[in-house]
Amino acid sequence: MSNELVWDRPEPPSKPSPTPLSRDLIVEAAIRLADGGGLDEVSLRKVAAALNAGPMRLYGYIETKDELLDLMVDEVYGEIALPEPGTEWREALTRIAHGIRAAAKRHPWLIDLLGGRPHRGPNSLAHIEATLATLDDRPEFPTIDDVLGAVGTVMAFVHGAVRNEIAETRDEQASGMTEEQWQAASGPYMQRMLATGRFPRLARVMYEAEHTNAAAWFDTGLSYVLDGIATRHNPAWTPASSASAPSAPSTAPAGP
Amino acid sequence: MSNELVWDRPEPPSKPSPTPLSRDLIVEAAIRLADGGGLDEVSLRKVAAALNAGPMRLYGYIETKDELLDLMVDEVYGEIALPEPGTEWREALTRIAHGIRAAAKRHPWLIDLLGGRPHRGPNSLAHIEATLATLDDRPEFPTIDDVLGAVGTVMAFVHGAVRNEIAETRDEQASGMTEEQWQAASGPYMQRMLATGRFPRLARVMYEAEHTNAAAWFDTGLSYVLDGIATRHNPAWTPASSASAPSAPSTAPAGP
DNA sequence: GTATCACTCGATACACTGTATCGCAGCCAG
DNA sequence: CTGGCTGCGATACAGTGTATCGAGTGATAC
Repeated sequence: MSNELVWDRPEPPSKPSPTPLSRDLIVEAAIRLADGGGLDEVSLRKVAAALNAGPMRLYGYIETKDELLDLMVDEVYGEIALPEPGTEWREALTRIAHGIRAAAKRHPWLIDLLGGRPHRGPNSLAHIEATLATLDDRPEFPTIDDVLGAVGTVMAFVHGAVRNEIAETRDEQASGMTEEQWQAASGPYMQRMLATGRFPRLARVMYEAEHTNAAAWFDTGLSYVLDGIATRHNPAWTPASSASAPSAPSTAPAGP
Repeated sequence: MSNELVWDRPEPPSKPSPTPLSRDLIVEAAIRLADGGGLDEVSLRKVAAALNAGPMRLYGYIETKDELLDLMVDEVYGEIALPEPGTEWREALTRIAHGIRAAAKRHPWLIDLLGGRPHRGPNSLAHIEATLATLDDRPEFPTIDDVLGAVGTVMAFVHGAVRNEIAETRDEQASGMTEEQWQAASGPYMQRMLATGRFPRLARVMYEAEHTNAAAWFDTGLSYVLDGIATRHNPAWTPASSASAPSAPSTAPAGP
């Protein structure tokens, strides 16, 4: 059964036959390639070539290409700083979320790998553990299922939002330099569709929306999620007690 | 400049040379293949073979494999029922979220394509339009940016959550029939890691957590997100006024 | 110092991918 | 019936991940 993970198998000793080799070197080279030209640039042949080795030599350190990708993900998880234990939970989760977003901006291929399969590498486990720790042992989250539900929701949002953001970035620079608005881009098709009048809100989005910067958008969404969790688990909480928020309607009650 | 989309180009007339062909037939065949064996099963050769055609014939209807994938996504968007206009916004967004989740369960490959690139097909546009419509023109969401922020957050959560769920499903049936808990699965590695004591919360998750069914988990997360939006945009709202929720701590104030 | 062994490297091969090229066939206009 | 055109699809090409296995190298045993 191929249930065995990479981290189960010891790494073969680094014999400098023509050139030294190790999992770290392989993963490092693969990440460098992916950072430069996307995941397509990560082929066993290219990774091996970058290390002055034949393609088949990698199979001593890796059993499958997917394992290499798992190792890459775990490596990047290791780059993400984790909050000090004891940090207030909203603050802690916000930092983790920003850490993931920043990592995905440094390594745009990351997000394609993130949700795709469970990650069980040591750094991934440490990351999950630290994320769970932000809520565990707080009275507002008595059971591990409460913790899991809240953390899982935050992570689902973070993954979805970052994926969306990266995809848009890619699309922009693929369709030629941000094009001010993507109205003109994507050809006459969009113009024609909007002209049918069947998509009035979409038209408003494209002509009226402020296209505020992505970081602010991310923070707003994250606030929504954290607010929702806080509301459920600490009903005394009110939105006024938190910082960033979009404009509230005129019926807002302001202070307490 | 290759900005042209599939939907810009008219479809060539369906000449029944050896066998009739059309974009719909191609997309249908591709979806059937993907439903059966995952996205790996969708190769131009296999799709063409399923239609008794040579591989190159598809290029009359499609310019690139990515275009085929775009068409597949748009087709599935067309399957998703949209809420009646005028539905209360939480209800409407909940239905849309469930619609996406259900579609992704019917077509497990969908989620791999969803966040990856912007979707501009007619069904996709209609879907986005309807989603925006759930919040547009409500006094709680005065600007289109408010609408966009809220809708985007819900969608980010839905995509992330569904992707996670599908990934876990895949992993389970790949590692051999759900294995009761995945403790024993994934080899001795996990056992060893947990035995180090460095991951106490993870251990609790694996031994104590209820592993409640995925649908309930999804609803809980969705409630968090919707609650957060409601709290921000309608400060008079309290969690007691909504339905499903996880166990609140003992300090819960119950009714109004 | 020599002979043996075990091992590991990587050349070669295979089945497959998406796609460019282009000869041949069929159909339609004259 | 002939000429031109169109579009199908066989063939080809550059890649991919990976199995196989001969050769060469290092270490070990005497």
